[in-house]
Amino acid sequence: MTRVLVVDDEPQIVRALVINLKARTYEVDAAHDGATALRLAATRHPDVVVLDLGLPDMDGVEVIRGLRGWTRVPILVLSARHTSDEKVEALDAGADDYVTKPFGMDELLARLRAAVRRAEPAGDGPGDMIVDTGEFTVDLAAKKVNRAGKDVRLTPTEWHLLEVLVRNSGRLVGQKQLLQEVWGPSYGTETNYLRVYMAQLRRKLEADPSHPKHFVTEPGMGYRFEK
Amino acid sequence: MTRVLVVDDEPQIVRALVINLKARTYEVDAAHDGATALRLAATRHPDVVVLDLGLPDMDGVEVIRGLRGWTRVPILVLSARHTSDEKVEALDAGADDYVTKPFGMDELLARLRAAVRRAEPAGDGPGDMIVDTGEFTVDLAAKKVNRAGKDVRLTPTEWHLLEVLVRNSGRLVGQKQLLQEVWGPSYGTETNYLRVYMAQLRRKLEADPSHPKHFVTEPGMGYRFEK
DNA sequence: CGGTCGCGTCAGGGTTCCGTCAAAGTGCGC
DNA sequence: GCGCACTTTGACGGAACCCTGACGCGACCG
Repeated sequence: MTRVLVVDDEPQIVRALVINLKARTYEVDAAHDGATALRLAATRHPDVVVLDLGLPDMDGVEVIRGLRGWTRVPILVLSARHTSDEKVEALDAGADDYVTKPFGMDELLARLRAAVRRAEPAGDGPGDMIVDTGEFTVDLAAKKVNRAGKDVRLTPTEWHLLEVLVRNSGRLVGQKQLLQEVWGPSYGTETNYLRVYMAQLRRKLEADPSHPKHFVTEPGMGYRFEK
Repeated sequence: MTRVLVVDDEPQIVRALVINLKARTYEVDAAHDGATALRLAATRHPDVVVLDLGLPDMDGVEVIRGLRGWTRVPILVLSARHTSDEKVEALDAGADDYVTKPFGMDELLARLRAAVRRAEPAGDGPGDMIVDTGEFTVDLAAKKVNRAGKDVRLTPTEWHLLEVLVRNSGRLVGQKQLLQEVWGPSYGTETNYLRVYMAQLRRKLEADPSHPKHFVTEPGMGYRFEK
């Protein structure tokens, strides 16, 4: 299900959005200020953010920057300001779309659908989403891992970590980036998490967990998934 | 360079767009009807399409569908119609953004940048930033070095040093600059670090480490990386 | 010819980083 | 409110890495 994070300090707007979104079977989180928004974005990992620029605690553009520092989640900006400069600034800071208040709910929902659709993975055939190492297969679309004909059971964190690595298959992923993508932007230094969960992934997927062939450690830099 | 396809039947709008886009070093193709637009999109593979919905030969939404049948290129719709239904229809047909005429050029360009930025890192397959010397290859994006078909393992400092040299490929890099970029601004004189790590790079990458062909020493000045 | 300077090489020691395990803390469903 | 699965912490041994000093060599110069 698609998860939406709504950020606005006007309760009636939040209410209207939440009602309309839930009616269309979106999962909705709501925040009324920038700090809460950033925290929720980190913990809940929404598929799209609807962000009002006029927040009580910080400039909306700062929220955009705070998000763009670690995620590419689509950001749809709401604002009462119509000036061109405001729009340009928000868009160049990393926003994906800009809607001025008052807005039509139909239009907003259509723009939301467009933003979500765009962010969906490119490969529409089922074949593209499956990575095969010979020892095990990872189905990114179905969120399933198969080894020796049997499905491997992964915890949410394990899966999230595996997903980031597989999506960057062959590339080195820095430990800071891994931590921030899996645990959130404030977890840039807890490298012990990585050690623990990497060990679990290897125990579940590698033929010889103490001599990993697919989850390679690059000391001091990060980890790399190799087919 | 980014290539833009502009589709509009009003010559003055096309002219204004073409002038503004070219001034910002975009490459621009223009079409004045839907059929031409589809043909140009197929032959020229634009990075983004700016599409007016009011075309003489066919409905703009049909153009969107025609494009979406085979490409995910960002489509930015221009239209004189303000009704919500029109916007929803275009967006749900596959458009990425919808701007109503008259529009501000700054805003349009910002939305264009946003659309292009979003689509850019889509091609994350085998990286493009690969430098090949014949003896070994350096993949800057994946942080990977390959020699004789096997991956070479580099320590963080080794990699960092290599990266600075490769990014200045063919140019002389002063030892002070190297030291400061790799070890930090306060390390301007510890040239022995350079000697040690340069030796390690050569041992790992050069065919004959004592007679380096790619990591050239310029006595008294610095080092140079040569393809 | 002796001295100096810059560079390449090598190996040891201190330090950081990683894998592993176990236990405590947390949240969720029954 | 209890049990279970998952996550978070802490500690420890071992491996990898970075720094350091010493030595040899060749170039250059007095």
